[in-house]
Order: sequence, then structure tokens, then C-alpha cells
Amino acid sequence: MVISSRNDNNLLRTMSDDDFALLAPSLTLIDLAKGNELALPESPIRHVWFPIDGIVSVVAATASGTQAEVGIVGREGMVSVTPVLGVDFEMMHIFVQMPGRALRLPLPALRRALGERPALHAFLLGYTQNFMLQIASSALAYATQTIEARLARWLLMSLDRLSTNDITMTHEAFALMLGVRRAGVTVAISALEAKGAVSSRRAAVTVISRNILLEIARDSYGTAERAYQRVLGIALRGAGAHGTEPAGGLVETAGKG
Amino acid sequence: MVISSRNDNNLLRTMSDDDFALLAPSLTLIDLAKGNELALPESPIRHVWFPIDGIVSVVAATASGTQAEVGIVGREGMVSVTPVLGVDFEMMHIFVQMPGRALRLPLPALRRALGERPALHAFLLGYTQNFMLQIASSALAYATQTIEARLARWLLMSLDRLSTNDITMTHEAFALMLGVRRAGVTVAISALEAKGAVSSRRAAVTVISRNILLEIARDSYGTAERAYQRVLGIALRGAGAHGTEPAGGLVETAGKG
DNA sequence: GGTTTTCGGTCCGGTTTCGCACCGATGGGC
DNA sequence: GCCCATCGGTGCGAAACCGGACCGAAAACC
Repeated sequence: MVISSRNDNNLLRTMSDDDFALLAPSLTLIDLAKGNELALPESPIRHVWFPIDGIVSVVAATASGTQAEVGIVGREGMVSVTPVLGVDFEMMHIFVQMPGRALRLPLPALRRALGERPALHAFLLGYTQNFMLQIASSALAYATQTIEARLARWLLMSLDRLSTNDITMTHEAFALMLGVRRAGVTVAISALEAKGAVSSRRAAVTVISRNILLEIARDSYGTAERAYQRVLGIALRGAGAHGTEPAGGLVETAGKG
Repeated sequence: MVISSRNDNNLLRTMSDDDFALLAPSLTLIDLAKGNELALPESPIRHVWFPIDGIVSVVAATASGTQAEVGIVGREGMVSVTPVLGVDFEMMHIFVQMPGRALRLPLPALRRALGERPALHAFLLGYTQNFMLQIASSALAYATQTIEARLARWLLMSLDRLSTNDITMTHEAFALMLGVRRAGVTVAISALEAKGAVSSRRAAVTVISRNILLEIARDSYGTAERAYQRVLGIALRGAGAHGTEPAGGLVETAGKG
């Protein structure tokens, strides 16, 4: 079960067989139920997760309640990168945004493996660097992009990490993620729909045209994604079966005109 | 010269004597002139710097020109953290914001030292984790704070890294850092001045009351700064001679009423 | 010391987003 | 099949911020 799930997480699949063999006995396949808290600010870290399904949100928060999502993690990565840097308490709020499964590794097993296997440590540090770039891209997007563009960016990032075009989230959840009002999300989704980028139902958005989303997100999407491939030597959106999909797009029947 | 400068950079001072002895022969004391480019996106990294003076800006940028500062570095840290993670090309635009000096280390010497000295690697990874938190805090500030609050945060962070209360920057430079219009900075500085937090001259802002800035910045300042002390075991704003300074404040004659 | 450049205060209309609120529509629970 | 909690579309005034511009003040230059 655990062994066969290896291929569904980019990091586990790409690390050397020896490194995986060292981790495998300690890995447990578990469900990520919607809303599960994987880490809280100031709290000690007990496990790390390698998602094979679903989306995990990484949120920066303060004691007074202000918060904003700074990154997401799916089957391309791991949660959290903090222990890879040798720090054993988390500063972010990390929880399951879209349900799925993950291979969970206890912290002591991770620490032992990192100590014994410099190549594994280097590999995970490469992912960590990329995740840091994702956080920086989030900052840039908050600083320079409209809600609509940031939403397009979020959908594109989710699409890379899922095997479906359906993003099952309420406007309320999007609002929390993007750091805006719920009503603002409603307007933004309507705009995306009017442009033929998505179709929306209650508590779900279906991506119709990846290309149109790319136009709307402008350059807030792409930098970290290209760097992922460069640093780790793996395609970010490769592993997932997105079905038949023309180059760069999804169904793409409507076009943009 | 190099040896005597060790104490002026928190990381060099705090690492073990053996680790410093390994780096010392490769360190060169150099000037950081205003505007110096220490790294550009997509460019190979040739050196890292341990500032002992001045402020270095780390900016996320895209090919099309949009940009926003995501972090700053002074004598509390190093530039860049990317090679500590084993990656040899930079993704950020890094340049000297306020002039100073730094001890510069060639990349090969850093790599050799990281390989030979796990404790040194772990130490610098701890700083890296904190810098990542600083980036996340920037994202949170962009997402939730007004220009005035973000400016207060920036001033507080600079204050931690300087030996003076004078921040010599033009409104134009602030605007670039905060990702806003120059006119927006003028208004924000006027507001800070009206509240007794700073006084301003042409091309310079002098901090009068750190406490008032803390109020204005709300909780966008403090999280990363407290974590710095926790992870590295060093006070962030300890090393610098801020002159005589009452607890938590500077001159603080005006108060806030 | 006079000229030139840089810098910063101010004003304008327009856009984005906010905070708050209302209420119809949807779908799950029983 | 009905009830009720959830969800989302919409409206309104206000605030924050933008893009662009103008021009006096301060500093740099020669």
C-alpha cells in the first residue's frame, strides 16, 4: 500500500531508491480530511506529510487573527519544510484545503534519514528553496495583482496539483485564502466565468480554459513553477492524469473570443 | 581587519570559532555602495555576503517588470540564503538599499565549509528558516495592511539592523520597496509625522518613537523578529549601539498624545 | 552664485476593494 | 417532501489606492 503510493508523490518518486527504502518503513498512508490541522503556529512538529491527493494550505497568521495564505502543497511537495531546515516548531497555520491522502512520516524518522543521507537532505532542501520562491511569489501577487488575477493564479496552482479540473471550494474558502471579502470572490468568479475561463456551481469551480487563466494571472503564475522543474528535474504538473489535454490547455473549445 | 569585523555580523559572531576559522581565510571586507546589484533573477551565484552595515533589499520580480520587496537583510543575516539550500542560481533581485560594508565569501568556499561542517550548515539553515518567515510576513503585510502600516513595519525592521535612527531614503525608494506610488509614500510619511512617530527631511526619515511605530505596524511586525531570537539564540536588535534607549523606545519625549 | 537636477507636496478623476447588509437559491437532513 | 443551514448574488456608501500631472523647494553641479 505504502510502496505503491510512492509514485503519486513527486518527491518520494524522484528521490533515490535507497533513500526511499530508508523512509518507507516509517511511512503511513492516511486520509487528509477537509479542515484537518497539520500544524499550528508556535506548535511543535511531530510529523511531515507527503500528499498524494488533495491540496494543503499554508497560511501566515498572527495572534490577533489576521491571516493570508502564502503557499499551497499537493503531490508535488511536502508539509512542512520547516524540519528540513532543522527547526522543530512550526510558524504557519497548515490545514487541508481539499481532501485527499498523504504518506505521513514521524519527525524522528525524518531527522534520522536527513542525518544519514546527505543526498536526501540536499534533495529536500531543493524543494524547500522552491517553496520559499512560492511564498515570495505570493507576496508579489498580493502586492501587485487584483483579486481576479490572484484567483486565476490560485486555480492554476491547484490545477497543477490535482487530477481533475473541478475545484470544490466555497467562495468563503477562496476569500479566506486570498485575504479578501467573500463578496469579492463572487464578483471575481463571475468575471472569470464571463471570460470563459471557468464555470461555477455551488461550492465548486470547474476550469474550462487554462490558457485564459494564464492570461488573467499574467506573470504572477509561472516563475516558481518553472523553477520547480529546473531545481528538482521533475515536471510540476506532469504526474497527474489530466485526461486528454491539448498543449497548454484543457478542453479549450470556447477559445477566448 | 576581517577578523575584527566578525563581531559586527550576528551570524559570523555566533557560529562556532572553528566554523569561523574555516571561513575566515576566504572572507573579504568590501564596500556595499548604494544600488550595488548583489544578485539578479536567473543568474548564477558567485558570492555570499555577511553585511556588517547597511541594508540589502531582496525583491521578487518578473520579466515584465512588476516587483515587490519580500525581505531585507542587514548585520543580522546573510545574502543570499539560496546557496545554503544547495541551489546555485538566484531567483530574486538583490541590491544595496542603504550603503555599508560586508564580509564577502566566494561560493566554493561556502560550499566546502557547508560540506565539511554539518553544525555550520544547520546554523545557517536556521537563519534560512527565519528569512523564509520574514518573506511570509511580507506577504501577510501586503495582503492585510495599509501603506502606512507597511511603512511602519519597514522602518522598524530597518531600525533593528542599523546603528542609527536616520533612514536615508527618498520617497521614490520607499515606493519601490512597498510596491506603491511615490505620492502614496509622501502621504504615509506625513501621517507618521503627524502622529509623532518620525520626523522627515529631504531624502531621509528619522525615527522618533519606536513605540508609536509598533502601534501603527500592529502585528505585521514582531513574529519573525521573535522567532529569530528563538531559533538562533541571538537578539535581533541587540548588537547595534542604538545609543541610550529606554525600554522599547528611542527618544520618546513626545509620547503619543 | 546661478543653473540644473532631484525630490516631495498636492490635486484630479477613476478603479479597486472594503464593511455591511439583505435575501433568494441550493442542497442536505430527517 | 419539507425544513433549515449553507451558499452566493447583489447593492450601497466609504475608504484606500492608482495613474498622471503640476510645480515649488532643496540640493547638486559647475
